[in-house]
Amino acid sequence: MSKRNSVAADELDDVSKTIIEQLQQDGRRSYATIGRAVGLSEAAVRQRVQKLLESGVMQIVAVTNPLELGFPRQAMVGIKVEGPLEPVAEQLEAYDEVDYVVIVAGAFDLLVEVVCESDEHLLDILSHRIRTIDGVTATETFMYLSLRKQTYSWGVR
Amino acid sequence: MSKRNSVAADELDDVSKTIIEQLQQDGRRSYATIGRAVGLSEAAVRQRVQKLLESGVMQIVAVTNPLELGFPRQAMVGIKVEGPLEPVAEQLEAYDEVDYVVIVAGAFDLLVEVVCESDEHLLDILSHRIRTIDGVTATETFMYLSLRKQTYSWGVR
DNA sequence: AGTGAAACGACCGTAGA
DNA sequence: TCTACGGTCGTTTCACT
Repeated sequence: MSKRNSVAADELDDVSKTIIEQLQQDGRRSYATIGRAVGLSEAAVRQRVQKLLESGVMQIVAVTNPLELGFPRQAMVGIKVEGPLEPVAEQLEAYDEVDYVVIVAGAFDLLVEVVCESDEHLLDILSHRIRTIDGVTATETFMYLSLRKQTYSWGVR
Repeated sequence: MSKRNSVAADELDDVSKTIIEQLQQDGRRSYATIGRAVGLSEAAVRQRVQKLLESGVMQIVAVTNPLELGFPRQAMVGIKVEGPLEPVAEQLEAYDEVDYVVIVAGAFDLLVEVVCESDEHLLDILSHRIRTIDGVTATETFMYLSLRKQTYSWGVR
């Protein structure tokens, strides 16, 4: 392999970018259909897609909608920590209700997104699962009122 | 149609949940393969998947990795607003570099995630595109240091 | 990296329990 | 909502460039 780490955006030619765009619209679009759109054979498209998947540039997955699945309460929780951050992050990652964990620089040390069934469920997670973690000194909760935009299409369009 | 709004989680039977799980692992897994796993015909799986897609419970898409695409700077920006929130949200949604916009209750009114190429790029967005929007009174930026967990699999497992 | 061709498997529409 | 089935189309492998 030529590169271990990140692929500069300009290493992707227009053909690969178009392929990604097509799959962002419909992850099951056939290689043959995409091939017609980009002027390449089906096999060529398939090889490019496989590379994009193997290199981690892209993944093709089902994304579910929590609102439609009976998990209507979402919140972002900012967390302040004393001591090392990674052990706290690890414990947060383990919770199913926590779908997003990021270590940040700023007034918080960690941001986590929580998805749950009800206010009681959220309170339980916050109070008994987050605030009891060793090193957590403070939390601040931002209840979601309206999710306005959520894009999975970084950097292409 | 029997229901207009959200589908309770328990309205999805175990078969549909398993189908979703399979597609969360690989969005291109064939209906026939999934059918073998759940003990259903290919056509039955296809019909269920179509329903899940049409009803908005699930989508199958390519998800790209910003780090691998030359967009290594990410930040969450908390925004305080005076006056109505929706017009501000709308303007934020229009920016390509903003991939996530949510109206929240708490110390901020809006949370937006920004994906960009460099610190200069981030500064430009923050200073000239976010802080110039009418009604924005304050922002607070949380630079991403390490994205630790990001799940698209809400509510099933 | 790409093409083309042949065998195979998946997908789609339709009919019917 | 599911199965069954036939026609069509997509995918896979391989030899070649």
